[in-house]
Amino acid sequence: MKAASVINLKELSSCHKCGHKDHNIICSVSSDVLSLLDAAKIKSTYKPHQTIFYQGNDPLGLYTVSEGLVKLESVSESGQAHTVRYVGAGHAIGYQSLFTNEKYNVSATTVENSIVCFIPKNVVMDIFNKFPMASFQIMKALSEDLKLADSKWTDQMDKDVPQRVAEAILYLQDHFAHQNWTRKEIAEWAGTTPESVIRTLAQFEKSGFIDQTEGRNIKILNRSGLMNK
Amino acid sequence: MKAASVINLKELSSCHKCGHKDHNIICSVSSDVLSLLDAAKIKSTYKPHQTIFYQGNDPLGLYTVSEGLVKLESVSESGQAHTVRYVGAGHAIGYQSLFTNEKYNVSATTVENSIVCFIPKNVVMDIFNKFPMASFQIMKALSEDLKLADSKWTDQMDKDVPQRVAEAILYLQDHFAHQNWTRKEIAEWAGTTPESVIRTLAQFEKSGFIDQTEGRNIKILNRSGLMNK
DNA sequence: CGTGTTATTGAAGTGTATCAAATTGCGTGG
DNA sequence: CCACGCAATTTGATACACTTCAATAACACG
Repeated sequence: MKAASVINLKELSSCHKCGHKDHNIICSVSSDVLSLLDAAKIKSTYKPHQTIFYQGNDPLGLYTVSEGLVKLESVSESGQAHTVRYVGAGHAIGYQSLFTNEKYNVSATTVENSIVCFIPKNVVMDIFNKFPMASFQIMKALSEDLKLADSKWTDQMDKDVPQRVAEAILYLQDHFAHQNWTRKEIAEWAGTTPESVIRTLAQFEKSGFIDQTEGRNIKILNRSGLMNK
Repeated sequence: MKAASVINLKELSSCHKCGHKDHNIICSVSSDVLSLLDAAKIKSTYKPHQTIFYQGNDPLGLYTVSEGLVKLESVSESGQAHTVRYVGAGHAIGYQSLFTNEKYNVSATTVENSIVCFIPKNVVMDIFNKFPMASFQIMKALSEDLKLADSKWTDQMDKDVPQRVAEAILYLQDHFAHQNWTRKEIAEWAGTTPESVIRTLAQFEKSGFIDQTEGRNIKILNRSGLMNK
């Protein structure tokens, strides 16, 4: 009876039952992968604002976000925190440092309640060797991250704070609509200060682009207005 | 006689004779790869400031820099040019867009006389399928690029112009010493204007960190002084 | 030797960070 | 469910680093 329930639990948390098995970057490669993962993965639950790994840690494997939302952030010597990327359910984190033999250059913390699976490095490498498609998936993810990073940097240079804040709220709402983003979080994503975000949002509201009467929630009224400045 | 000389030329330009065959990201995977590449590659020579591919073009394959120096730059709507990366001999370009089915988000132009090999997409994919090591190499390169891009963005935010210019001249000299960088090139790398670069360099000279009496060449006198501001 | 590019210097304007203080809102525990 | 306390938000004033524009000087190149 006891053994049966244990088996049952294992069944329930099996990768074969996971809602993301057909979409996740590595799980979707082949059903044969799932069995390998099942034997090796470690599933953990996190509350909001808990840290999965720290900037400077040695990478031990790959993480996939099963539920929730994870923020990758870099903290500079001056203590300034910058949000590098947000990673939602079905996507992976920590793959960047797997291949460079360097320490993580970002920290990963949860934004909301999250479930994260850990896959040890040797298992990941084994999968790459057996399934070339897995490599393509990772290369695609890395390429997309790189594109985002490059464009974020060039945008930074050309665009002023209002433009960056406009893009930030559009991006954050489009990708993670359910979140009620704080002004600080928007600032760390847009590369500015909370005060500047607030002043900018007030300006947007005056222009009729947004509405922020209900709590901290931002309702977008005029997308093209925002995009054009 | 005629045929012999053709064969000879082919021999000379063979990947098996290339000085980078043991170091290049893809050529070094296996000697078997070299034969595949030899049959497919297209070798081109470029003068300074010629363009290899343009931002917005469709990616057709992979390029490796055999000799010279290539700049990846992104030009924004406002016409501002930003240098995303410099790529020296032995390294590859254009791999980022191979996996995303998107157009190039940067342009690649030569800085000096350069020789560049082009490898068609289907050949690259074939190599990835046959040699898993090739994928690891690309993943490593993508990871390193991503790390550089991420850190460049966060640095941008925290550091002021003097710090960025200091890092720029150190980086550019360390990696591509033979180049006599123009103030504009330094500015596009550091994310500022030529005027600000000039004023900053004058300040550095006054502080005894550098010497710029001989032409446009910058001689670094005090590395740690530069790094600490 | 001229012509276009790069470098330099100056003056002026401004966007944005910073600091400080007041207010609101929210979560937590009583 | 209310009250408390802390965090998030808001507003204002100030300062300044940096860009921008303009004009000149030095240089490289054909």
